[in-house]
Amino acid sequence: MAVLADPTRREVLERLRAGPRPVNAIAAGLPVSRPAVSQHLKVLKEAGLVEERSEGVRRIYSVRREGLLELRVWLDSFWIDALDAFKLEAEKSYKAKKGKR
Amino acid sequence: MAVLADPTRREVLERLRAGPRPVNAIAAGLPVSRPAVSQHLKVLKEAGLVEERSEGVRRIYSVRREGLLELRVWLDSFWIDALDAFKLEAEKSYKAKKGKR
DNA sequence: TGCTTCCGTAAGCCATAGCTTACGGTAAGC
DNA sequence: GCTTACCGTAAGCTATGGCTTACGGAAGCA
Repeated sequence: MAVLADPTRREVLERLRAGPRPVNAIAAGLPVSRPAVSQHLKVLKEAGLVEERSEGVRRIYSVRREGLLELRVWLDSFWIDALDAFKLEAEKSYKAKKGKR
Repeated sequence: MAVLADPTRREVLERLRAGPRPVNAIAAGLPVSRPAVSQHLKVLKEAGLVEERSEGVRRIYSVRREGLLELRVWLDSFWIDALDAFKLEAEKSYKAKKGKR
């Protein structure tokens, strides 16, 4: 969750969505230096959102589908709980008002 | 998005899901001080995830349904884009392989 | 064997987030 | 009016995250 908090990191992810890319290509155009991107990639990799493959001297990074899905599931449960709780609460207060009348 | 990054803030939100509560009740049991909770509530309020109502000397906070939904929509679009892009990429590489044969 | 490109990592800097303590303001009860 | 329970805000500290520069290792190419 904290992984998605940083805008630069989200931007890196965005660029990766268009397909696998070497670090160079990802960093090009970004307002931060290449090492910074490397560091972000490391975090993303540890979070399981990205995977790395060597191709000669290059490291090709790509989005990791399973990681995305896991995150999706996590977020969804967070959600459903939240909305359900809200619904319950709403009903409760409704009944309370109703009872008062 | 950054709003959900902090664990304490998520915890505050969790407690609020069970229904509206005064600051005191929210802070009770949390490992941080009451003013810290106040500060988190301020952030949550500015993010539109929570709303505040005065009741005598107490401030009752509750989850704001619309805020939750907005966040939901935002997250969903992030998602759909991500998975779609992944799918496209997968198909592309598949066709590439197929073409090579 | 050099030279060059690509990249990860270490070291250090700096801004910011989150926390605490301290204070002040407001409502309720006496 | 005085006190007491709530709570927000200001000030200050500290840890941490993100960045940069600098370095070094690995692979291709002359």
